[in-house]
Amino acid sequence: MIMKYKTVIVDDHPIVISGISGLLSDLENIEIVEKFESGIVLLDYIEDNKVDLILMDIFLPVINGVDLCKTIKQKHPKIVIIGMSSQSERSLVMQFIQNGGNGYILKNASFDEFKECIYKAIDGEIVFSEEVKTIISQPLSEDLERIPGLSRRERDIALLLSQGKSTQEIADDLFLSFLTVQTHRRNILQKYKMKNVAELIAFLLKNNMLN
Amino acid sequence: MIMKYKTVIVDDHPIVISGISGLLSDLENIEIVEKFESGIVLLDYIEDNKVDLILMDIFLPVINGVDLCKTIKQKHPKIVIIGMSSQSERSLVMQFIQNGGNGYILKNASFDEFKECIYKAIDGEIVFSEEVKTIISQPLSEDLERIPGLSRRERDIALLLSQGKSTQEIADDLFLSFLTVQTHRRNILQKYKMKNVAELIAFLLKNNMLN
DNA sequence: GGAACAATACCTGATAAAATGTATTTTTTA
DNA sequence: TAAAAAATACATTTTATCAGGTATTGTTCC
Repeated sequence: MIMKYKTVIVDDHPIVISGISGLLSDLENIEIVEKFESGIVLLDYIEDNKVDLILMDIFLPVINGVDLCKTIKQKHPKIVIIGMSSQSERSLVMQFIQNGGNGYILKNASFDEFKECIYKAIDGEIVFSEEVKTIISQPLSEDLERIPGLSRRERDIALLLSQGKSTQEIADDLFLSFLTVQTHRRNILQKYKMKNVAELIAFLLKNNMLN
Repeated sequence: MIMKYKTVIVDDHPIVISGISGLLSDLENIEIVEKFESGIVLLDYIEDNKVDLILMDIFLPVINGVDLCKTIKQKHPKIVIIGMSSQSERSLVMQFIQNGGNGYILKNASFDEFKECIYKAIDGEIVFSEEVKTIISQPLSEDLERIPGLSRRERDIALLLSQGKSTQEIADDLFLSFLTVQTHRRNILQKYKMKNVAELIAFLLKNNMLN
């Protein structure tokens, strides 16, 4: 008896579900056991049934693919999850992988790509379809845009701000005057045209400018 | 004439440089053209010399591997960069890839792993050594720790806070009373025991709880 | 149908941050 | 070595946040 990988497809477009199941039907060791149009139903299903592989759309109603992946991986880390979408955005792919995804395929990928990605993913690889690889490995200049960096002192202060410290606490930590810290704060906010510290921290973290 | 990939190794441990160059010396189409112990020197070098592949330690003095990779990729997106370290941490690997890295290898990887990763990376793949793959694809429960989530309204408000909006602006945006927004703010801060909004935003972003 | 949670709203005092203007010293770099 | 950038510091006014307590009305889930 051949062991088949029990596979589930989740996509809110029936036409896509049918397309993918057609593509996968001639893969020998893949057995499509279910097809869902919503993540919530999937969550119920995997509680009661063995699943080895999930192919899921990233843009789903109610619960999005990233959160869905995260939720599943918490309880079932062994399930291999491959994300799919029509268009791809760098940060989205990374977020998906960061939340436990085992790979990411663009829906315009060829049958061969699908096949190869799925086999490799089952084998423990982290897989990406061709176009996704290009997107990831050749980041557009906008992704790595040159933003004028923080000076060393500004960085120190921004880091402490992100830890919830007040101006006075930062001054004490760094053995500076309250007024000096106040000036640095202002300079940082002005440099990036941020309205307040909350927006600043969000900006810095999203651009990997802290740590 | 065989085209060889001009390769540079960057590591602040001479012993590691020698080890890796030993490993790579019998790869046919890899030519080690330089070895550096610091990222700054590397940056100068690539301005004047053709480089195809860089193997770099992540923990470098002065400038760390992630920033170094980012800086290089901005100007030279075609250069393939593989990160290396002795121990691996999930978030660090992801950060490296997010900043343009083409792969990540743990230094305890076998020669075969090194070889395979390097060839695949040159071929356009995003590569990870075995142990890294395991770390990424089977996230520890702590990585996906279940933090009590934000309610829908709290999420709306947190998102607007991360955009630098004030309580009054949020109230206007969501057609709520100023006082209601104030209550939500307080509830969110209390839920995660955060001192202020700056710390909260940092926390939420680091745990992928916004977006 | 009742408990638990979520969303809404109000009040107030203390504290902190933001906006604005200025200025000196030190360090880096062209 | 001169110019530029960074770090330091002071003073004040206005505005916003934080922390405390309280309460009503929907929702959602056993």
